Amino acid sequence: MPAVTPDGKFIARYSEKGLAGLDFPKVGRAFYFNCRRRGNESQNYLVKDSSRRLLQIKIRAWHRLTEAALKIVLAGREPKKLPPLDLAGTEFQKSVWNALRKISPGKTKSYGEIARTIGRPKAVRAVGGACGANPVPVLVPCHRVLAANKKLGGFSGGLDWKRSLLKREGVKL
DNA sequence: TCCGTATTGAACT
DNA sequence: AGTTCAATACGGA
Repeated sequence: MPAVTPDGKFIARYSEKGLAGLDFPKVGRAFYFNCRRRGNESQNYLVKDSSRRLLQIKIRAWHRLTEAALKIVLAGREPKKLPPLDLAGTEFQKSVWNALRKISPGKTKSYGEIARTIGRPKAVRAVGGACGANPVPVLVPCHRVLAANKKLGGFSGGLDWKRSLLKREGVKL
């Protein structure tokens, strides 16, 4: 589902539990293929169909939250409300992503600090790996993780995005 | 099991 | 201020 922002159309994916993925706008033309499924022909699927309807309704509500939160973070501020997140990953990755969510706008942490806060002080590089695997960038603020020398490190969406997001939050490098 | 990694800190120029 | 290097945990193949 496209989430329209001043920076372009992000693509959001939802599971039955919540927001499961977010992609940066494609450079150049952003194509959106609407994946709406064909309605079912038979009444045999009434139950299934109606629960799916219900899910669609929930997803639309989540999506409004996603789009609103996205705009706020892109403006360098902290969203009051996020949609429920359904982040697929290993326990290690989830604990990293969880730690990321505690970094507020304008603040940064190093890969090493994250490693310490999750109680794995030596898993420094693995933290980098987990950041790169973050399915929901921006809302799970992996851009606020820098290398120990206060230098940029990397970013899955491209370093320009990372620089830009940090600048909007007032972070100086 | 092996390989790459969005690291780190120390020891060197 | 830059370069090299080893130690290192994890995930994917």
